[in-house]
Amino acid sequence: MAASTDENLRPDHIGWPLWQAAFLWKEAYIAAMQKAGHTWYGKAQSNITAFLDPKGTHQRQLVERSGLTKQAVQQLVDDLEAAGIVYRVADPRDKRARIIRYTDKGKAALRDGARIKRRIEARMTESLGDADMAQLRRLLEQIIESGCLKEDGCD
Amino acid sequence: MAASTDENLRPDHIGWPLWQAAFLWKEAYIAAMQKAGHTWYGKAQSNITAFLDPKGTHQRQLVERSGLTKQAVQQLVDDLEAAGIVYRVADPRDKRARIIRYTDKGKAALRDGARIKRRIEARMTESLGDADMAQLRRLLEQIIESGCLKEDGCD
DNA sequence: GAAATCTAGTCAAGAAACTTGACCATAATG
DNA sequence: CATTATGGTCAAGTTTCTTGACTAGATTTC
Repeated sequence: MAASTDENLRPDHIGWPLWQAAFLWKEAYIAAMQKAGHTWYGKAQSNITAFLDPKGTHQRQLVERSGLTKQAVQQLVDDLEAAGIVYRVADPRDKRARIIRYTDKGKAALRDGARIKRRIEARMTESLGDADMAQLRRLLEQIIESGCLKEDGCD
Repeated sequence: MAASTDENLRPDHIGWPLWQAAFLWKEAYIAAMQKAGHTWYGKAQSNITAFLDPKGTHQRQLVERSGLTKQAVQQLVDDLEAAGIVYRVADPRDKRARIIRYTDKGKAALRDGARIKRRIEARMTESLGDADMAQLRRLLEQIIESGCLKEDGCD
């Protein structure tokens, strides 16, 4: 999905700007990551790395957090491992499990990612101002936490 | 991607709640559409139907608006046609082109979709209040139109 | 404490949602 | 009217994710 700037066709429900803004954010972030040399990073990867705990993560946790199947998660982690971003070590507490950890290359990407996110956020703040930015965050969090988008209150 | 309600791991940049809210919105909408009997409607379909003009649309326009390739658009429209949602008629003005129109079934889905979106938005408004809802919309639109997420202001 | 069950992860195959490339008919242009 | 651009199609391949079958180790139960 992309920016359809044209149109008198633009829908009037709030889902549209919401989606549009989120989409642009993600696009900007991925583009900046690529530009920063992290060419392995794409849409699919962002769905996994977002849930990687710097202290180490089980695949199981990634499954819970991402909502993907364990097989999908495994493949994505395999790819990250092949790209040299993470590695897996045996979990001493559970011989079935393995712990996923960032490599040095992965840690560097993580730092770059944080920097890029701050920069994008700074551009947003420049446009909206501090007060509106804080308000936006507050409103979004309220929507998420209120569960008003989760009720299956359908006919 | 799903809701990872857990976590002290939650990132502090605004991209996260933005994405989360947009994701939940879309998920709620698609789930409600399915529940309303429009079982053909899914994530991929939403990327096309969002850009279908009720007055008729060229595939070319869908390509522009969606950002997908013309081949991807064609396949999605093929699917919609097979599902009986749209049909294609020759464009009298341009013998190369065809115009995509909603079938009656498609129009019914469109009406249902509008109703569902209003209902979801109503739930949000119930949670946020009229004033905050209006402001949220204003803020999102400002972000989108300011282009602050489009500048490739990268190193 | 052995049997049944559950859990973490893996392997293989396939479906869904795209992409790139080659192509044709028509339209627009110089 | 020859060239080039446009709207659409056909075919094949890639990426991303899914379902199904399985193994080794943990947990529960009796």
